[in-house]
Amino acid sequence: MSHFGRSGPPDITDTCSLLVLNITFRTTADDLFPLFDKYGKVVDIFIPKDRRTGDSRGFAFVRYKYADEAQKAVDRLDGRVVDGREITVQFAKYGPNAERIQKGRIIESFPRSRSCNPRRRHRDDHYKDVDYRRSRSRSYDRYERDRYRGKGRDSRRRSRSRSASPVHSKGRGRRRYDDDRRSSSRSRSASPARRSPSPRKSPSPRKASPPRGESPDRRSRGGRSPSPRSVSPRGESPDRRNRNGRSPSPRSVSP
DNA sequence: GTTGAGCGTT
Repeated sequence: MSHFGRSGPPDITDTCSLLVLNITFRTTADDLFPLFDKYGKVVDIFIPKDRRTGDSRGFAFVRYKYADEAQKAVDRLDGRVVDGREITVQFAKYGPNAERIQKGRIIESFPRSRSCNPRRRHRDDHYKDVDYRRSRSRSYDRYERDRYRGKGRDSRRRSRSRSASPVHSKGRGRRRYDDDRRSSSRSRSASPARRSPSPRKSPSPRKASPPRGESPDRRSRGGRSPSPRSVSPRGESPDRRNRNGRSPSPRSVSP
């Protein structure tokens, strides 16, 4: 157990936050500390955990005291295999308070709003070119892509459970998607496994879903039942009773 | 027991 994250952020005034991705779910701050501390002075290490389960989310935040050291750590630990997994080290884009600031509008329109304060202890004359390249090849690209993607909070959480084709074609995705969707539509329209469309059963949109006030809303909110139509319990099926019972008539059964 | 895009706590 490390004392990191136990007392909250110590001081983010002169610190550089690094984001470590692709780490194993079992990796803890103690495991990353020696690795990152070797390349600079680590002020704090924080690993976000799930509120419900408390498990590691798979990424950690390493706060360095100086940006140059953090840069070196990124260059050195980025791509390093830890616990059998290649980790990705990069500068943190959003700060801990970014949520408040980014509530649909950026209050701080200063470009300085970053998790890293490049404090030039030494001359910048010796800056590497790699820095320049990365600044434009990774940070910028990813930043814009992520921002435009409109990521959902539960999206990634749910995604991780379903290994949905990670990388596919580039331009073919759209076509395939359309095809898939169309197929689904047709399938539904043709009523699979049933040739009787039951025209008489035409469900009226008005009658089919009568506004029950806040009943459905409350159910959806309180519980996690994604299948509201599951109203017929499987344990007590009328069919079963019919088969077992000789007289499905309630009159016969009544004493 | 599992998983794998991403950005954070007192």
